[in-house]
Amino acid sequence: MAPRDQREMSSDEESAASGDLRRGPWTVEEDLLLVNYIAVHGEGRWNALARCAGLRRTGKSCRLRWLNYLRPDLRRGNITAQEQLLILELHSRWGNRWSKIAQHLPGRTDNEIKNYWRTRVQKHARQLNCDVNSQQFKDLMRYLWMPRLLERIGSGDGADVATTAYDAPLPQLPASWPVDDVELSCTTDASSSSVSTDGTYQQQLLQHQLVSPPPPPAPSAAFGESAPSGNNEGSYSYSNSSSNAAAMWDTLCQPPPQTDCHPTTVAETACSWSDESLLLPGLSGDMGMGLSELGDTMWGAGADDLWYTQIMGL
DNA sequence: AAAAAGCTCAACCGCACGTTA
DNA sequence: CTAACGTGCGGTTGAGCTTTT
Repeated sequence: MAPRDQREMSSDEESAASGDLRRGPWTVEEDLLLVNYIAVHGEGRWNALARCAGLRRTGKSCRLRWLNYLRPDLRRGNITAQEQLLILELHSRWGNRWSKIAQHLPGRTDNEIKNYWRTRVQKHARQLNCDVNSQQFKDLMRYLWMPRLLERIGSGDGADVATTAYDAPLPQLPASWPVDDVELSCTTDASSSSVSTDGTYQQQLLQHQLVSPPPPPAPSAAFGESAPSGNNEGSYSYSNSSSNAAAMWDTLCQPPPQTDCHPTTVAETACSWSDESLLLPGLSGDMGMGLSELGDTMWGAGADDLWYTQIMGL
């Protein structure tokens, strides 16, 4: 038996075993307790935090709730074209290193990126009847998806291009919490934490004066640490500005550390993109369906992937 | 209009690893 | 040095919502 298995139960596990811990969706009241406590004491020491804040939750649960939902610097809304591009590129380099990828997408959580990958990207792979890690699918991303995203970004369309109609660009959340002039339409469904999904939940908490505004960002661990700090494995920078597309191009023009069987860089591919010169190495033949069929099924008819339909002349 | 199928994403789980006492 | 504790990560689940039939 591994030493790990021999250890005694943690306080979390003891409480969980004895059944006095809450699970499932967080309530507004719980969110307030957590937010208030962190505003005053900062984050960390999650087990102790959970106890001291009066939350009948595990430390893990508190940490997750804070990092994935309550943090003031979270960016909400659908994944933009720029973000999609970064995800695709970074995943091709690092695989399922979600937290690492998330470090390069400020305001996005590893959970969010992971969900995006599983629900969107893997779905496409399934529809193509090929493995998401297969060379075929990587080629598809590299020669179809990513160039198109670059095209959109480069045309000034991409930075703010939502992948769907409701994926409008969101204003950057303030670095600190207090919000003076935010108009809110808040539903007060106290039974659920799903008050809104548009990035104003924290603001709504404030608006209802249920939570004390936190102190200004201090050089402590409490706030403002989510921005990627030292980046020793790449040169990505990121902003929501469409003018950043050029910088992203430059970055993506650099050959990845471990190249696939195709030495062509994304940028080269993008530059040579045209309807007529659409060559897709390895994409024909043994796929589950032909490219013409893909237009019908792979990206569907949603605005999300309208580009594909257009490109294929469908 | 209702039922079924599909989709999204918040939350949980187990494990690994780093830190602390 | 070691056991206990705390944290972070990737994988998975399922409730609720949306779309399709």
